[in-house]
Amino acid sequence: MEGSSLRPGQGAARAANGARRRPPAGRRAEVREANETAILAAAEAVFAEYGFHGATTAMIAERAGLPKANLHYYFGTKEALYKAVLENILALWLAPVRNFTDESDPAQALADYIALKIEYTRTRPQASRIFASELIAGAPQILDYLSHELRQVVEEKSRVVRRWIADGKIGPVEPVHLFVTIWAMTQTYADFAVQIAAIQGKEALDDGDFEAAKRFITAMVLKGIGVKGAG
Amino acid sequence: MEGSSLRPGQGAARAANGARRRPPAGRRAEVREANETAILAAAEAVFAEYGFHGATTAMIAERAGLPKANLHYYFGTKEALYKAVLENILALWLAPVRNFTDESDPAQALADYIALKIEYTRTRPQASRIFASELIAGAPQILDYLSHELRQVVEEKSRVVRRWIADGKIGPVEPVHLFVTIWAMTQTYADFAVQIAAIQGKEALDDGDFEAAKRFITAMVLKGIGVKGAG
DNA sequence: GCGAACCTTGACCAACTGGTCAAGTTTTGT
DNA sequence: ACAAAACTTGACCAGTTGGTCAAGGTTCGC
Repeated sequence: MEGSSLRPGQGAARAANGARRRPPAGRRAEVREANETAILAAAEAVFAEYGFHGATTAMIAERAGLPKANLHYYFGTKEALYKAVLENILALWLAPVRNFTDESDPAQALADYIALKIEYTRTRPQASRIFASELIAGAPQILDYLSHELRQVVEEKSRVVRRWIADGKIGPVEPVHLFVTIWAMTQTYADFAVQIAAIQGKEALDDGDFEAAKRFITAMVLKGIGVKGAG
Repeated sequence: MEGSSLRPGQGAARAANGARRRPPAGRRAEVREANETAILAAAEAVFAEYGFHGATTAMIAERAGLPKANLHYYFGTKEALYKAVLENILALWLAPVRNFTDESDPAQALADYIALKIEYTRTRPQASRIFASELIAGAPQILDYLSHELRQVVEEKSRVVRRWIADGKIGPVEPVHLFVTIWAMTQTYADFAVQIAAIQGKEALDDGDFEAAKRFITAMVLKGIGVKGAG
């Protein structure tokens, strides 16, 4: 019963990696990719707005412009679709930390990192919110990822920070808390944007808010952890 | 049809304010208070773990040790119960900002505020998560509160900060961003605790983590915004 | 050209959920 | 003591939702 020739299920898991531009691809593959992309985009929007439980596959399908049965053909279950969305988000989330290397200058590296994080927050607030909801719920889907891949990356980057400290380039701080608070400060402008807007009497944040946030956070962090030759 | 003598509905809205210890109170009132408290506590736990949509009134009732119908008798609808829980949380959330006055010394006031926020985060992580979820969802239930009560408080406290700046007690910073980032940094230790634990190879955060967080945040903020006579 | 694989979709369904209700029990005021 | 008000609760229900399915269309490999 499982060995049938049908091919539903995990389809778009592949769309998560960088394997874009395959060979010309027949019409079939083209349509498949277009549909998967449409569904993933719709799912991101709906999951961000209503949360996993609040979202319905009917909403997502409608937003993607496809029948609900079609969505289930591509992704199987709501949960599988949610996982596919999360995978894309995790890749996005982790990208900025890459240019955080031994050689880099603390002031520059931190400023760049904060700038990238704020940019992520500004351009992909929905992604940020889905990630946040997942964490608040206890990370049922990504706990494994957090305690392995992410943990490893953090440890690696922590070593960079400790080197900076040893070299007297910054004051003595616990690297993990530095990372955690940078994530928190930047992401708050996506996740809790309504609150920040509301207390300013605005309906939504604008580019100026993000620019000011970036400046404020950068200045406070650089000065706060004693980066030499900053602020 | 509405003028019946029954008395279901908004019951516990009152439990939110500080009107504890009423006169001896008959058995009736006693039971009512006990039940409302049990339901609110159960609701807080369940809403925090599953979110508004993921939570069911049956779960909450079971956790409270009461039949579901009884829960609906006291609070009417799931949404009304949720609002009651939120009201309690808002009061908790806002309390720490109170001792933020003109006369206070910046270093002391900020350190105290951060300490209280971290304490809230440590002792009431569920409350923090519910509040966070509500904001991520766009604050459908509390937008009004945010743009009036909270906004007013923030403006009032912003004046205090601007006074400090004018008096040369701290560097020039935008008060709103200062508050927002303090909220973000402290709350992240409740809302995203799984993540912080995971990257450290732990199952959960312990008191030491909160202590370290408090120290780190306090040090970075005080130094970062140039509080005279600090770090 | 043709059969097999793949895709599309309206109709359908079982499970769950918030909420109701009526019948009964307990407490309260007088 | 007794009636009115308040509380309790098992049974019930209508609406919603994730997911299935069968029948029909389209594309692909050869």
